[in-house]
Amino acid sequence: MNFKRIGDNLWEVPKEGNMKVPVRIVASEELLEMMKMDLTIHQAINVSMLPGIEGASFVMPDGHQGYGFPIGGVAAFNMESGIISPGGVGYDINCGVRLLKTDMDHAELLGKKHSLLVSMFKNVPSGLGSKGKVRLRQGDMDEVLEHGAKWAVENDYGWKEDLKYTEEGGRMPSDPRLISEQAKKRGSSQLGSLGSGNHFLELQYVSEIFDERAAKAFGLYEGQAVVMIHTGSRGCGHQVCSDYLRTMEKALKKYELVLPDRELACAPIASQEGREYFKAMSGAANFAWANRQMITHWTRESFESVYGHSELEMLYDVAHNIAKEEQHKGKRFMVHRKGATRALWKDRPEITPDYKSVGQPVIIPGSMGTASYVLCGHENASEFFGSTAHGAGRVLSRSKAIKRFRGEDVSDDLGKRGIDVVADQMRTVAEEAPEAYKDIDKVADVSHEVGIATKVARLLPLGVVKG
DNA sequence: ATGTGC
Repeated sequence: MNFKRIGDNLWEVPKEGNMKVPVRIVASEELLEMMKMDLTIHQAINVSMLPGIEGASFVMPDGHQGYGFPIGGVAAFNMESGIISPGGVGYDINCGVRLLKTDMDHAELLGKKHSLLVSMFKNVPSGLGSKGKVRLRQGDMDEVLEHGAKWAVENDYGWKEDLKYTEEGGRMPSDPRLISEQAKKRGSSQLGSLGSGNHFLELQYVSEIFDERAAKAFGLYEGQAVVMIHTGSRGCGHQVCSDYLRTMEKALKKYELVLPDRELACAPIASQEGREYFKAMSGAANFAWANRQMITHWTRESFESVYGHSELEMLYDVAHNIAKEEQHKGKRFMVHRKGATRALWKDRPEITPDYKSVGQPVIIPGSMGTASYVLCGHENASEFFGSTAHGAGRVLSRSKAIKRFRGEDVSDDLGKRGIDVVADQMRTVAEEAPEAYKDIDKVADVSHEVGIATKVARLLPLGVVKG
């Protein structure tokens, strides 16, 4: 493959053959080598052949192979000639993270840390197939799909201010009638649950500040205890993705779309199928925002019951798997981010006035037992449609990780390092062993050095609740 | 990621 180095941490596969744009990869030499080990680059090249793609088919530093599109992929499509694709968003629609700030120093929290984790584990249903503890009434699910985090707040799960610190205010326009009964059924019993895989609820503390000015604007300081929530739209988003992949596969002929890979199934943005998927996807995204909002509420209740007070304010809530209509350089695009984080710079209208003078908080979770980062969107990201990485990214598949590690050993090792693990299944702990992931510090460094989102704070784990 | 499959 023809790789051209175009910057310190920037590579290009030039446009040739059926490619409509080049592939651009944000990575160090080492991270690029990891991407060459699977189909990441091959998939990014396939994406560059899709109708209406503009700029480039991008791969972020944590890129790895996914369904059709690479994870860590960003692709922006012209609103007139472009397509929208469920594979460009992923199965876990609006998988994302939010960070809650405590008013406690981490030393203050340590004494009752284990009780707190156990309380959070009890308060937030977790694990594969886990069911929420809320019984939705007839019609409630449609309200969730339509109003997202706003529904949750109106039903006393959290504070009105939380919405201000959530992308899109925790709600995108949707139409519940475009979401199948099956997706609604799977979702309604799971609302307010963590799920499995890499999803977690983690107690962390700010171990290092890199940018005092941004940290101050974000309300972060060294030693501060924080809570990170990582989950998505559960079976609801999964079902929406499956449903519309099938719809779009059927529609390929109708729109005379010839694709390099069936997994890229898509439809023109302006077509009925395209518009319906976008609205259904938005409904599943709303479900995920409501989900994280409810988990926020129960986390606050856990703090309340263990420490007698809870002042958990939100830093921000970011989506990692989503398509959004956005303006870039005076034009509107359907920006697909799959395993990528929006990273908007200061003065962009999407950002809450509280952060407008510095830029959007970008929250990047590490793997279990490793650091996480808060970064700040920078104007350099305009070359990447306002995007950066979303996490460490796997190096070992789940199946390989299970063969190589025992959950009990992983948990013991973390325990020795002062990180408590409370998990539904030890199998998941093995799947999520830190060694199965890339080095988050290196991913954050590349984002920082390229200047697309710059480092504000490094967070270290104290304890984790796993599915 | 996922009622861990067509």
